[in-house]
Order: sequence, then C-alpha cells, then structure tokens
Amino acid sequence: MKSTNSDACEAWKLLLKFFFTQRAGFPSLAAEFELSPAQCHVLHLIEPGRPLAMGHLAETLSCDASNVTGLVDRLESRGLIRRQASSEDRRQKVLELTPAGVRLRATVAERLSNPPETLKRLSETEQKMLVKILRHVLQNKAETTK
Amino acid sequence: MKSTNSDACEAWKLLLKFFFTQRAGFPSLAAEFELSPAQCHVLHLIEPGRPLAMGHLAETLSCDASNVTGLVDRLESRGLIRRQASSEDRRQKVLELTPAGVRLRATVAERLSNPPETLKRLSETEQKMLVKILRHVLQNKAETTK
DNA sequence: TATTGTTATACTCTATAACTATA
DNA sequence: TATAGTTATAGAGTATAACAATA
Repeated sequence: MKSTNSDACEAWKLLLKFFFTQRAGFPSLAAEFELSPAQCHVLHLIEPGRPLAMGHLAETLSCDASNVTGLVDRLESRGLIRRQASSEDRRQKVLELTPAGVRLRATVAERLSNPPETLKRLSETEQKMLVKILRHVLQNKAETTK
Repeated sequence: MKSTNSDACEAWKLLLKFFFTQRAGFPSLAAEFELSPAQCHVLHLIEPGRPLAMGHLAETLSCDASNVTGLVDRLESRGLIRRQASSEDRRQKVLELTPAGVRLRATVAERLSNPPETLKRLSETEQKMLVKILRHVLQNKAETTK
C-alpha cells in the first residue's frame, strides 16, 4: 500500500523547488543589515525577553557548540546580543537581545514579512486554503507516528 | 486597500517557519554523501546531458563567479563533474556530470524525495489541494505584475 | 565522571580585487 | 573595451579534538 504517499511526494518536491527559488535571495536580504544568513537566523531565534541557553541554540541550529561560540562572539561584538551567566547552572550561559538587537530583529522581521509576488497572486480562496493546510503541517510536528 | 494581502502574509510566515524547520536537516543529509550543502545544490542544478555554463551557475546561485570556481574545483577533483571548453565562445566553460556524478545525483535525489512525516500525515484531500496550489505558485513566477 | 562552553585547527563557503584569455 | 573564468586574499561558517570550569 505504498502508493498512498504519491501526493505527499509531489507536494514535497514542489516545496523543495520553492525553497531553492526563495533561498537565493536570503543572503542579500541579510546583507542589507550587514548580517550573514546564519547571524540573521540566530537573531530571529532569540526572542525578546526570552533568554536562550547557548546549548539550546546549537541544538536548534543542528550545529556544533563551538560554532555557536563564534556566531555569538560576532553578534555580541556588534552589540546585538549579550551573554549572561545562568544563575541555576554556572556552566551555562544564556543569550539575550540588547535593545539594539530587539530593534534590528524587528526591522529584519518587517523586511522579511513581505511575501513574494507569486504568493500574492494566488486567489483569496487558495491563500486561505494554503494557510489552513500549512497550519496542519506545522501542528503535526509533535504527534507520534502511531 | 492593503488588507487584501493578509492571507498571503500569513501563508508566507508559515512557509518560512516550515523552511527553517526543514533546513536544519539539510547539512547532515548532504554529509551522508560527503557533500557540503552547496555542493549538493550544484550537483542538483547540473542535469544529466544538459551542460551548464559556469556563469549561468553563478547567476542561479546568486553568488560571485570566483566562488563557483572553488565549488567546481572540489566537485571535479572528486570526479563528479567535468569542465569542458565551449565550442562557440572559448572564454566559456560548460559543466557536465560524469557517470559517477549522474549516479550520485540520482542517489541524493532518491534520498531527498522522501517527504517529512508531517506532510505524509495530511489528509489525501489536503495533499492534492496543496499540490495544486503550489503548482500555481511556481507557475506564477514568469508573469508580469501588470 | 559527565556536561557547558571555549580554544586551536583545518576545511569549505563567500566576496572583492587584480589578472588572463578571449570577444 | 567588455566578458568568462581564475587567482590571491580575507572573513565567516562549520566540525573535530583538547581543554577549563562546573555539576
């Protein structure tokens, strides 16, 4: 009964194609703010008022901890984030946005929020349907395969 | 009349979220084949039997030509692609997959074709609808804004 | 002993600028 | 003079291994 997945495969193929199309513009978008794509991603992952442990960041980025040290060094030296010793576990360091970091994060989010033309051109019905389906996709994450 | 775009904005926001979720797994997927993400992308962009000029590759990747030289060096030294002098314009070099390159490209594509669980769990109706909408999105690309 | 983050090292990715060969 | 690709160089991203401080 393996042919059940054929539509999921096709959807995935199209999503990948769309990803790669969109991806090309990301480095130059980040560069508008003198950020690298990776730095831009980190800035987005640290939410205002929600300190994030460095180890947790490494996990989310699926990269080595030593890599996070460098990323954080550069963002910290630009005054966008701050390392703070954790009170519970003194081995840990948590990351916080500085006021400048909060502002830049919001500016980038604003710049990034404008959808590509090709999405805007969908009919209203399609747009609503797409939103509904994508919500399902993102909700499905935590559930078990059963 | 600016609120017309609100659904497109929401869809775009969800798509971005999905991108970033999926993106984390890409480097390790490429690493299964001892490829970097960028090398993997290049391998995908060169289609079997369809020589591609280096300049065109740089354009598609939105990166500098000097960067392509290095990428191609590494893939060529692994015997996956080949530089060939263009017959029309002797300044140009076109890229071709070697037989090993064709095989690896197919293996990677096969590995990449398996959709994430969260997509497979959509209902059949939603899957079909998603395919239809994404086809529209990708078709819209070339049209003018009017 | 195990874990968190850092340092040292090495390789890849990326851009800029200067260069070579062709057009 | 302009274009396609290369080289030299430098900074950023990435992983591995060895290390310090803390648990």
